[in-house]
Amino acid sequence: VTTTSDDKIQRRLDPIKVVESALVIAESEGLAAITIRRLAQDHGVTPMALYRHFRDKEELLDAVVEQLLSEVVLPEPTDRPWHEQMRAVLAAVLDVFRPHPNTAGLTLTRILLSDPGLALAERTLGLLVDGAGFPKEEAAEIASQSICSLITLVATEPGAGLYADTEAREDAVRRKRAMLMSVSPRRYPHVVAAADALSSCADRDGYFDFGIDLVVAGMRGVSPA
Amino acid sequence: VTTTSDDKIQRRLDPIKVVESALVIAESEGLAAITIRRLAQDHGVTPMALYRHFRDKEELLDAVVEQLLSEVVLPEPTDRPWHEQMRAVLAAVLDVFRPHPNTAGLTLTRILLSDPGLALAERTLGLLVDGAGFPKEEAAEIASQSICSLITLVATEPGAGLYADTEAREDAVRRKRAMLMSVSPRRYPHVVAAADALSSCADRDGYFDFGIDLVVAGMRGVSPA
DNA sequence: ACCTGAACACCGTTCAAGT
DNA sequence: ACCTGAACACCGTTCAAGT
Repeated sequence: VTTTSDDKIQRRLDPIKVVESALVIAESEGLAAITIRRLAQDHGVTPMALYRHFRDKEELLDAVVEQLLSEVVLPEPTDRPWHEQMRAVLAAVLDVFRPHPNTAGLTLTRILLSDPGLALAERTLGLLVDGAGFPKEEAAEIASQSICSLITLVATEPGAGLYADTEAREDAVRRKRAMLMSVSPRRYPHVVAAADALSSCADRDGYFDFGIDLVVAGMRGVSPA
Repeated sequence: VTTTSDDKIQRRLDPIKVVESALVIAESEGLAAITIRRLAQDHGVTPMALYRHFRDKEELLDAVVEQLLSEVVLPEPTDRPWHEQMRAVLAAVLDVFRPHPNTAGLTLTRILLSDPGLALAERTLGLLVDGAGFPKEEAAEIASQSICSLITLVATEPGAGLYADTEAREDAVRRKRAMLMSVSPRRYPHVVAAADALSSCADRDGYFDFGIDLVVAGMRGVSPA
């Protein structure tokens, strides 16, 4: 008995909706909350029903990453310098990943498994090889290391992660800062001095902009030009 | 009945040995194989015995990371340029992490939780602030992003990860390369061209050296000097 | 202080069966 | 083709009890 209404109980399971709710769950309750059984329940179905659409949990997580990467809107190629275009590509990636600090890490080992990931890799490699003149081996390493850098930037943003509410997050940040301030200033003077920056993030946009600066500066620094 | 021999069955549980075997298990069977119950069994003890030494699994993993970081031998400070010393520090980190691709990722969110991690952060910040002249906020971000970059370099090394034997690993690398070669060369020409570099690692030492080059080049590129 | 035993509330996954 | 039911072999963790 199929229904066209949006009842919670459906005869037909939509794998795309499963993936979408996995994304929502991960950001609101953490990566560990992505569970075959939980997803099945939310979609009014038996856990085993999911196995008709995903070979196993690994494949479901692959699909989550693909969904995320598919939201990246690559900027159109221009005739501006390669490093300016690279900056725009990396910014486009950050735009998508920033709202998903919990799921971002899944991407580290799954970029090349999906079409949108290949498109991102292709574009990055193109700028590095045709634009900057890197040999393809170096371009491959630079491309993956750079994307991974941005991902960890999102995943390790001070004050990111999972908290019940804003107050809980501010509390955790305060605790972390207090911990860093309470460390021996004789042994760790710079850590104490930088306790603020290490525990929170005064300017979030600035944090990510500087992250891109650092990555692009690295590319230019080792470029053959 | 305590025994001084190295029987598997001991009355007294050594938390350090538990952490050490967790490290061994993770590298031989994957991160998911680190299990309270498994560790308890290996040490001839009830699962609940571990809770006398670790508040929960999270704290055990913190200890695993601390154990790993404690093996880092920071090079003595010299009067050479800051970027050369930085290179030496990062190389020292890589020396320790390279044999532990499966556990490396645990470090991403745990560096500042342990003493050896603080020592590493202190040293890195010192070179960036006193050596390169960065303001402490920028130094903090550069330091964490750089360490994270190295960690993901280890964790995502092509051909790294978990395989039954050398043959299984070579098989996986071949499959991955075949997958990348079989992609549309019209849509993804650079990916196809770089399939080799993206799926395996011709020169592992060169791979890691270049990774350090890239990170240090980024630091120098954004440095105020 | 340190460990045990039993139990609770979960997991992913296989297999056979239903429609 | 797609979903269900029951079962298997696991998890982390709490609580009360032992020595």
